Amino acid sequence: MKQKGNTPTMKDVAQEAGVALGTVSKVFNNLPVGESYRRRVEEAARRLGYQVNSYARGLKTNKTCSVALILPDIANPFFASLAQHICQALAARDYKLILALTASDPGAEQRCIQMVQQNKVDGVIGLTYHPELEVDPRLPYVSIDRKFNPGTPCVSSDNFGGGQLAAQKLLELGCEHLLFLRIGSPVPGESDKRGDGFESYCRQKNVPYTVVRKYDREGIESFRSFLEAHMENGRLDFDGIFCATDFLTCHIAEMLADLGLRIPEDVQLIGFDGIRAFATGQLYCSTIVQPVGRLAETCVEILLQEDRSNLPSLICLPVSYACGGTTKE
Amino acid sequence: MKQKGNTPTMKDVAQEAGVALGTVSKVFNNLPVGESYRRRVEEAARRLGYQVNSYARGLKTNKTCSVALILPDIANPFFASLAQHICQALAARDYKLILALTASDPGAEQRCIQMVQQNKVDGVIGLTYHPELEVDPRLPYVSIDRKFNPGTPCVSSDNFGGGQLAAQKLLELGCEHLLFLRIGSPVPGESDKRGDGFESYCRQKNVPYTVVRKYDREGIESFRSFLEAHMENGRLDFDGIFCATDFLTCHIAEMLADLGLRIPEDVQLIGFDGIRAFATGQLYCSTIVQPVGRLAETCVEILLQEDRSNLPSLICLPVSYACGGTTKE
DNA sequence: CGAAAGGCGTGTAACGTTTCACGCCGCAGA
DNA sequence: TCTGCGGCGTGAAACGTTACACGCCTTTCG
Repeated sequence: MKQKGNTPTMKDVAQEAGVALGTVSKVFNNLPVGESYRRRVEEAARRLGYQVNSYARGLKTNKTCSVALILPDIANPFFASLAQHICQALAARDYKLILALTASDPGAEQRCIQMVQQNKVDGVIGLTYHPELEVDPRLPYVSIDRKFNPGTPCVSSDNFGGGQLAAQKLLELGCEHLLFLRIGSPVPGESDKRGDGFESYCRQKNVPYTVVRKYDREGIESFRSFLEAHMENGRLDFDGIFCATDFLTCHIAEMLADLGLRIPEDVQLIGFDGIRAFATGQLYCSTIVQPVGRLAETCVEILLQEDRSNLPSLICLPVSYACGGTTKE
Repeated sequence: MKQKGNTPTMKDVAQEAGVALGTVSKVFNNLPVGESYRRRVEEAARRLGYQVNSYARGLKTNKTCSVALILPDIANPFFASLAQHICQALAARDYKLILALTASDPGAEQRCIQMVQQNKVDGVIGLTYHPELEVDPRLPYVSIDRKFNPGTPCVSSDNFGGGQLAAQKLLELGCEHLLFLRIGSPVPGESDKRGDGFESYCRQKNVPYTVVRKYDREGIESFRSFLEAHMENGRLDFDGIFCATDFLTCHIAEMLADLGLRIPEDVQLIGFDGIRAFATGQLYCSTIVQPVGRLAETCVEILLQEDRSNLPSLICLPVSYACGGTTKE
């Protein structure tokens, strides 16, 4: 005799409704079934509290309706917001989200890939740094901010355009001595183009500029000595700074304040990302805002596209400027 | 003939290694197998790039090594941090995380429960508001901050103690006219005890206090008129305010500033949660800090406990006070 | 009125694992 | 040398679905 505690299966429903197994299956897959049969099955299912077993279904159909999201972390509000929007976009399509965090560690990234492959996800959205991540080419993959081989689509903000926009804004707001600050992993990604766009605009306008780049995230403090070295009579050699991230901007702003400089009167700062404080919703700084919602929606859309023969290899989404108090406007 | 593109199965590995199917299974489950057999199988698996199909395994064993986390959202940094820690605690145990977001909507919460039941997760960690969520009692469930029936364990911070601590601190810092502000869903949860603790401490010390409670999150602005009504000659009737969340504290602080009051000189504020700004890591306000890491670890530990016969019905984790600039110390 | 066609319920064979009964072989004890 | 036992490899059944071939019954048209 069946255990009382076992969760009911289609077989149980079929027996309860007095129909064949195949009929029950058809009901739950919305295939043509006579109306009276359908009702009988649905009622029997309700009586028994039947729930589809998606593991059995996934095994049979090779479709799991699940997507994995691989992120460095979600303490970073930009990533958190991205995850939030992706989760919603997936839920709207009846997909579920498997979340994997890597702390930017290449080993962890590779383990995540292995995990999701074993879990037969229908696709992966990944924001990774491993230079040569090994992923089964049959697994639909959308990369955020990093180009792999041309076959796997990469979705990113228009970093180049954002860099240009930052330079343009600073110049419009009266800056004459521009500085670009960048920090981050040595792995080349799309976000490098922020600096390229910035430089390109400056060159085009014949405006001199300086670039300082640090590779180790901990070395953020080393910018302090750089700034100190460029102080003269209580004035900084630069009056407009573009930082590659809002994160960096916040730290630089603090350093500048420590040096006795007023923002935005003495120096104007523009960041990149568009992170907002939770409670008040305010920007931490003037910034180039990434369209997080569209980023998320685009990833999901491309990932779940039926026809996977003609995928774009790179999609750039438009960014915008927003004043957050570290510029004059 | 087998399709070239199909992912290899145990059968393929068995054939490649020249052993029986059962032997391959034993190798991957670390059951006793002769050393030479083991090597043959492992090599064959490597050659073929074999990966366990966790759907087949899950179907057979009724164990999926996955846990669902149901949260209102992860834009709230407190939830994000919680999710982050839970994800790590699960990964350390080789479990994967299915993330479901509800926007605090009871309907969405119920749908999430249904989804996770169909996905045969091994357990659920839920932070929900639905007053009578229907969840299969056989499904291991740990609730955060809300008591269901006594059978399902609830993990929360020591809200009562935190409320007491807030009152104690405000009094120690010289406050004489205390106010408690609260906003939130009408569903009773553990976090209601913040106010209880606060009131209890005040009564015990014979200190008069005022309580204002609003139920709708949008009504946060209604506190403004309350504060205005309690202004007299540029001074507020209260000099110490305990807000039920950091979120609320930030908004109240802004309103007070609008009224021309200095913080902490004129009014001192204490919040609850311990949210930190991303870039700088600073607290938004003085606050009672919830032990997010321990909260997460505890949830996972209890959820994955082998022996589920003697589960605690409520676990309170200790909180601490931290100055974040809205108190004198 | 009869035959062909089409709609739909039925039963069964997979999907890729785990698990268990079975049997082989080698070894130890008498 | 013979019996018994234990270790371990083998093959098949089962997990809960889906999908397909099959055949019944009704309908329609000449």
